[in-house]
Amino acid sequence: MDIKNKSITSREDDFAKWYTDIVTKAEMAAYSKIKGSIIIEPRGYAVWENIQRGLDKMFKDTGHENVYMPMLIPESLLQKEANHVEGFAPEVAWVTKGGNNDLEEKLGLRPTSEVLFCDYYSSKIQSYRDLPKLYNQWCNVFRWEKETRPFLRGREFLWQEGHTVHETSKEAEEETHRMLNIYKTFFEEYLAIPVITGRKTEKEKFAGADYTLTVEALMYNGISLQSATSHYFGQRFSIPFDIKFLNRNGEYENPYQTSWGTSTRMIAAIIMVHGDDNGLVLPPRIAPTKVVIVPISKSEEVKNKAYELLNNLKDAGISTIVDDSEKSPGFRYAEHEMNGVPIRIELGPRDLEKNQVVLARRDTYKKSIVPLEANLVNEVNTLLDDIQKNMYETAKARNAEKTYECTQLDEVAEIMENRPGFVKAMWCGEEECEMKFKEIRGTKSRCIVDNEKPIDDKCICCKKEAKHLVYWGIQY
RNA sequence: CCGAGUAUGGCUCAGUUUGGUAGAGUACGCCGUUUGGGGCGGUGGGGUCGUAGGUUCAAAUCCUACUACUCGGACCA
Repeated sequence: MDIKNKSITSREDDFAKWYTDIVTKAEMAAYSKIKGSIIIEPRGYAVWENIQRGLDKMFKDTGHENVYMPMLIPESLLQKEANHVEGFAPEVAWVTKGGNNDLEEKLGLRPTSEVLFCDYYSSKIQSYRDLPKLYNQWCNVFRWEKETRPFLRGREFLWQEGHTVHETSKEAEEETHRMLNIYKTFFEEYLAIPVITGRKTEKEKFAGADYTLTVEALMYNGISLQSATSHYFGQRFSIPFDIKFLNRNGEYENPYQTSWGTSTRMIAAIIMVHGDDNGLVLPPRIAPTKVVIVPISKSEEVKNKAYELLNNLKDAGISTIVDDSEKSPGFRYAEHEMNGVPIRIELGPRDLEKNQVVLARRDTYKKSIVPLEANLVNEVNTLLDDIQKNMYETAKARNAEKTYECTQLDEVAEIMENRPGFVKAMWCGEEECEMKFKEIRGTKSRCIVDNEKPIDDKCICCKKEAKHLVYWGIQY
C-alpha cells in the first residue's frame, strides 16, 4: 500500500528524529520552557491514565495501598544512607530560598522517595503486628539530567514507586519477585512489549540496594531500555533509618524492605517498539480511543449510520469516536494512523449499498469487510484482541532476530556495530570482564538471567569458569 | 560535560558567503466544489528572523554570550 507521508522522518533513516517527530506530531507531548520537563498533552496523558489504571489494579489486587509523600527532602535526611546519597547527589535539584530568605537547611526535590518512606516508617512501626506495610505512590520526581528526551529521560517525570516493609527477609524477597512479575505481565499483556527479566550486576544495581531486579525491553532499533526495576533492600535502609520492630520473640529487629518502580518512560517504549513510519501504533488495551469511524460522505444516511454504530460500540464499552470533519477521507485516515488508533471503520455510500462496513487495522493496514447484520461489537472485540496479540508476536519475533548468543568477544563488536540487539554471553562475575564490554560502543550488562540454560562453561572474556548468563546491550 | 551542526509564520525550508524595507510551499480562516489514501479553484490573515548584548548610517545576514534541538563521544542510581 502506498501511503504518502508528508510529515515524519522514516525510522530507518534517523531513528532519533523519527521518535521525537512521533512524540510531537501524534501530540503525545510538547516541549516546555524548562529543559527536561515536558508538557504531556491529552493523548499522552490518556495513555498514562490507562497505564495507571492497569497497574494500579494489579497493585491493589496484591494488597498494596496508595499514599502520598512530600516533594521536598531535607538535606540531612537524604544523607542517612551512604550509597544512596552517593548515587543520587549528583542529580538532586535544591530549594535554597523561601521567598527572599535563605533556608537554614536546603531542601532537595525528590529524585526518589526511599528516605521519606523510611523516615515515616521509623515512627510508624513498632511491632510485628504493624507489618507488612505495602505502600505505593504515584507522583513526579526530579533528577537533574544532562541530556533529556521526551518520555525517555526527563528532569521531571511521572512514575510510581512502591515501598514495602516486611518482618522477614524471605517475605521481602518474595515481594521483590512478585512485583517484578507484575511488571513483566503488564508489559507483555497490556503494552504488548516482550521483555527479559533478571538481576542487575553489582555495578549496575540501585544505589543502596542489596540487589536489583530489572525489566529490559528491546526497541525497534535494537537499543535496550530499562523499563521497570524491583529492589531488595534487606536491612540496608532500616538500620541507618532506625526502623525497628518487636518481633515474635520479643526482641527488637530491623525489618526488611523493598522498592519498585516504573515511569512515563513506558510511553517511550510503546513508541519505540510499536511505532512505524506513519506514526504511533498503540496496543488496544491501553489505547485511549480504540476505534475511529470515518464517514466517507456528508449524506445524512451515512452520517446517521456512523452515529448508530458509534452508539452500539460505546454501549458495549468500546471507546470510539466518529470523525466527520471536513477533511478528505485520506487525510483523516492518515491522521488517525499518526495517532495510533487501533481500528478504523470506513463507511461510505458504497458500503451502505452493499450493507457493510470496512474495518482497517492499524498494525498491519489490512482491511476486512463486515456485513452490517453481523454483530459489530463482537467483530471489533475479536479484531482488537487479534491486534493486541499480533503486536506482541511481531515484537517478540523481532527480539528473537536481534538476540545473539556469543562465546567470543570479537563477535560482540561486529554485532553492536552493524545490528545491535541483545548479546547473550557467559560471564565469570568479575567487574574487570564486565568493563571490557563497555569498550564496545558502551555496551553494558543489562541483566543476569538465571533461568535460561547456559551457552558455554567459560567466561566470554577471560575464559575462566563462567558463573552467569548475562544479556548485554546498548542502553538508552 | 566534550566535539560537530541547526534555530526565519503552526510545519518544512530559501534568503546569510558579498549587510540595504521578509520569501515560498504547506498548514490555518472564509467562499465554492469535491470526497473510497493527505483532492481542486478562489480569497484572507499570520513572522520582535531562538534570547540578550555588540559592530554599523543600516543586521535574518558580521561578532560575543546564553538557550533549545540534532548527531557523535563521555556519563547515566
